[in-house]
Amino acid sequence: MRVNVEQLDAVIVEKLRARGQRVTSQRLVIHRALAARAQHLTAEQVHAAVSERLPGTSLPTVYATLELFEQLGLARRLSTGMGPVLFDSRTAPHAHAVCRTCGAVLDLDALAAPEGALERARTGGFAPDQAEIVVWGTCRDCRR
Amino acid sequence: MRVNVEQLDAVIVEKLRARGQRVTSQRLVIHRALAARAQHLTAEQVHAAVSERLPGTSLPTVYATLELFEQLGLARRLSTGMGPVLFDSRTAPHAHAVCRTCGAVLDLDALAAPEGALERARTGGFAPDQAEIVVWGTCRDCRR
DNA sequence: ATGACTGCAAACTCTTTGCACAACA
DNA sequence: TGTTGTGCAAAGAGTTTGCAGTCAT
Repeated sequence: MRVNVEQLDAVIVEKLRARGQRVTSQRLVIHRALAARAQHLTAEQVHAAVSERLPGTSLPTVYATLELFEQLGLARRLSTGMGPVLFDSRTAPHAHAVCRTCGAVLDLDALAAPEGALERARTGGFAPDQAEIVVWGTCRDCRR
Repeated sequence: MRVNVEQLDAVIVEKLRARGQRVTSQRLVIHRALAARAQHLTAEQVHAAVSERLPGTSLPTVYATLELFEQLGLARRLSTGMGPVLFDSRTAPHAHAVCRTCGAVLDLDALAAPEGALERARTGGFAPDQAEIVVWGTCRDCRR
């Protein structure tokens, strides 16, 4: 089921307006690029994808925009500690499996948030907004 | 219940011998420093602590040794994406809560591994060796 | 018109690498 | 004695910052 560009743009335009922030072509194109490609893109990969549609877009702008998207709830950041940070446009709950050998990231779909951990954090006076599960190990290809 | 230095050293000496690796004063001191302090130390912090006991120890050696410890199961790495990687000497299962504002890391003790995620990963041909839960949010101090 | 956003270049932080010397086994 | 491990210096990757100019509102 493909979401068309108009629907996609409407989502971000609304969120930007709600915060009094400007709708720029860079923001729209970065949002589309993130939604259109496979998950777990590096900032460099987003930049490359965006440059096809909007040449001249700078890497610092990509970084700033991805950070903004994180605040708007349009992207999630995944820092594996193996190379660059990955940006994930999927908002549906899911966990990640990360290969220690090649760094590949595998989605583990539809996994509920770890309620126990959220509960425990609240007890400590912490206000959680998100929980993240990362499974470390070796992927099928690297095991062979 | 304090573990004394002899017991601590015995653990690492055995692990190093088992892999045919050398027992050096740097490795012993770094191990002790990690065990003695609060959890979640940066490589810089480990370096500072180690330098008190063994002046002249270099930062590259600290990095190399911490990586070795991770392989030996003596330390865990926690990459929050907010500043430097943190090293955790605790081997007992626990999750982490990370404050988006100040980067503080709070331990959430005795939380079981997310079995669902491990199971799901295995189904995809992935061989998990560890699961990590990170709760993101705002800590008590930063909320006020 | 005015302030937010962008591009450019440069700086910065954290981590790794290359190489000669030291020291464990 | 033969490597493995260490220290030093330097490089490298990834990300952020400062500033002048542009563009959405």
